[in-house]
Amino acid sequence: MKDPLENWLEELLEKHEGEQMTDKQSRILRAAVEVFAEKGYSGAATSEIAQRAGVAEGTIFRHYRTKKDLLYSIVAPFVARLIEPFVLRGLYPLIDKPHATFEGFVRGLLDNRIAFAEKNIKVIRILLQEVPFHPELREQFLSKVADRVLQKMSRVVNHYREQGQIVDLPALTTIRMVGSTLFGYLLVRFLLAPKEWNDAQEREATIQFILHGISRKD
Amino acid sequence: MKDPLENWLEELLEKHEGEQMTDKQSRILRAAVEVFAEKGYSGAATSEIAQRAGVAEGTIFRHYRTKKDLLYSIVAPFVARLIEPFVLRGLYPLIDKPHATFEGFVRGLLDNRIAFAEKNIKVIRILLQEVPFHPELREQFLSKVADRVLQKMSRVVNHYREQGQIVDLPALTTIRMVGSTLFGYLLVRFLLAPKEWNDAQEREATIQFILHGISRKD
DNA sequence: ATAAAAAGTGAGTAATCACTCATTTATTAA
DNA sequence: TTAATAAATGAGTGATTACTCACTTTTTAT
Repeated sequence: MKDPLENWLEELLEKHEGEQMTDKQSRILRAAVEVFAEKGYSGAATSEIAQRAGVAEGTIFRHYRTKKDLLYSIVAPFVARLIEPFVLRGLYPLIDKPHATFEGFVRGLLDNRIAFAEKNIKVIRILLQEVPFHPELREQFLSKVADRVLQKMSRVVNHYREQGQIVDLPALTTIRMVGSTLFGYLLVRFLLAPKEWNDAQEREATIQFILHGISRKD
Repeated sequence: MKDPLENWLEELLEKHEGEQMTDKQSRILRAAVEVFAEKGYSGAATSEIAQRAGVAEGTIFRHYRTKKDLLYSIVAPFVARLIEPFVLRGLYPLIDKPHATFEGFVRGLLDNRIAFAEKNIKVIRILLQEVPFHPELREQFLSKVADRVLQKMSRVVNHYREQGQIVDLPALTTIRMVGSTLFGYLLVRFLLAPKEWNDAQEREATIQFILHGISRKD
């Protein structure tokens, strides 16, 4: 793997099943990530995954009972474990020891999410592509992410609201709008990837937009 | 079709090829929209589309040379024609005769996009699902939507900026952030569809967020 | 060194896929 | 009514699919 940022895969490979994993098994996982990301679950053939991994097709089914098992072995840990400890682990410092200012919190959040997106683009892509077609994934995603993250976030947002730093709105509404803005930033930067992109400037504008909106106050 | 809002399909059915369309042909299109939306392109079997349409499988291929042709006959007109005249047609009143205030413009834009999303959820869903796997679609989408819409929008945004109503930022940055917020609103409302949703309140909060951000000015 | 267990193989299988085509049914024109 | 044209059919086709299994190779334990 040339991309040094994709350490999530390494973590997955090491921790998988608690036991160690053979060379071929890890190549299957890497190839599966590639093909699923390129063609989607339905469009991905196990024969192609085997070919790219340089193993016999039967080897895949020695380790994963079905093709769906293979998908889940990639995505489920990402949802259940990477989102839970890894994602939230990154957020805990922000949540448990909140910055004095809401602005500081948002800046930290932005840095944090950028780093996370950089490391995990491929799985995020697979997840976004497959979630519409797999209700189980959607359910797990929503119960893990939505419930846990939203709950934590609500506490943080309420904290700043009680301090009078941010406007008086339901926490979920606030989270939706800050989230939309961050999500839009990440989407444009990583998936649309426009040619002209002054990142420092875009980041600062995003922060200022969240804080003060777009209308001129004079 | 029970849903009276889905008039885009009627328009597609009537205008298709300029010629009139047989009963079976329109039932094929309706069924195809259903199945593509549910299972995605790769996961949708032509046999199932035929079954749901109540026609023989051969009939599908009498009208559409390939399965991909069938997908395009649904999606391409939406991109090329519905986005162009229908989407932009809806925007033209906003663009050509801009409101006196930026706030009025944003309010109009929000109403406009909500109405559009309500009428076209299914195709939007198909488009969002398939765009990652079909470079031609992506290209067409970007060249039609991105280029045309962004160009028009930039003019509007620059207009308000020159009037001093909004902050001094590149038009594309402004559009990204307003767009993110609107997109987030639509996504949460139509795709996540939370149980508790006071729409009037959420709309107003969204407008205020775009205008003034989230920090308290006292 | 040897036996047992685990990992890996690839030809084979039934099911399903998109698509074809000879034939039948419905529509139109005279 | 009849001939010509178009629409619709569904059994059939080869290709591809996910998956199996009898077998070989490699690793581990003694």
